[in-house]
Amino acid sequence: MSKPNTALQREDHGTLEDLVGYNLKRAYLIVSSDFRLTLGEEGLAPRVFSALALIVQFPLITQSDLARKLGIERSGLVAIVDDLEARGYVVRKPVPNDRRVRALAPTPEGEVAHSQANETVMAHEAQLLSELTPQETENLVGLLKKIRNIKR
Amino acid sequence: MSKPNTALQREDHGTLEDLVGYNLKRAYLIVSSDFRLTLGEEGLAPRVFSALALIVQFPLITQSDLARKLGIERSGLVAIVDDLEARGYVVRKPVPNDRRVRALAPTPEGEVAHSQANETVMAHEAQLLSELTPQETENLVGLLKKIRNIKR
DNA sequence: GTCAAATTGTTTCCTAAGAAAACAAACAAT
DNA sequence: ATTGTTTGTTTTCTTAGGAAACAATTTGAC
Repeated sequence: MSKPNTALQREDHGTLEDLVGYNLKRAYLIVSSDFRLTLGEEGLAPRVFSALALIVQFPLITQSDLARKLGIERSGLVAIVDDLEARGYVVRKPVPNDRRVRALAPTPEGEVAHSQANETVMAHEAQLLSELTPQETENLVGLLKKIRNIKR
Repeated sequence: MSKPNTALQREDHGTLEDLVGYNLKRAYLIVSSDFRLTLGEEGLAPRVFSALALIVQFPLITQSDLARKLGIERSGLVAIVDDLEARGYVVRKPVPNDRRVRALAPTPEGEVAHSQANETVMAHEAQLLSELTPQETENLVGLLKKIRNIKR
């Protein structure tokens, strides 16, 4: 059981400290700020990184499909794809049968940039979370995915 | 154990899907949007609720101390306390020995509002997370606290 | 085949949340 | 008494996302 914190230990039932939402937010802020430090000022923003990762994983994905997969609005995706296109990491390709749709494909530079960023991010996250055992991290991700899969 | 998702199962090592940061963000968005629905349009915003909870728990806490405890900047706390004061839930009291400091105290209405909001929030969160067993929820909170306690 | 309805990418505007920098008032220390 | 620090505050900036509207296009009903 390691060494728990010595301070706010008593009076911990029904308080802020055991609200999942509160702890999620605090933990998210820590991890995301570390992410930004990792990729630096000019580096990919978290959501841009996520989009690139999915475009590499699912080449020729549609903007609508990507927005759905990211859980954001189509309108919000525009700026993200603009960013990636400006960096030369992604191109919007016309689709033969449907002239409304733009298929997103990574450029070679995009693939390289992604795999480099991915390495960096994974390594830094592992190091940030080195207080957690691999089992704990895996467990955590599993629980978070369970929350993500809640149907509301 | 249990029924995992059937879709994106293969190719899941080193991808976006097992990044803690990504899952944290997605899960946080779900829980915090549920929070807002729970307390409604006119209800306390998440951060305002958190502040009120701590003021009730630590009456006469200083604004600086509260900001520290919340993990935000002093400047950001001003609007939160303004909000609580406008609702009549909190008062800024002068402190005898130090005229810079404002001690935050809940009003009787503030105490009532807090305990009502707290009940509501706890109940809705429990219901939202009903897919998780109590052990899983407890486990999750423990892991999130571990992240919160990382010294960087 | 035509016309209404839906879809796609996009623009514009709005909100929430927090950070950073500066400032006056007050305090502490030497 | 001057210097430096702390407290609350204001102002400005950044990040992230949602909602509504729109033109271009496609689909579906009939």
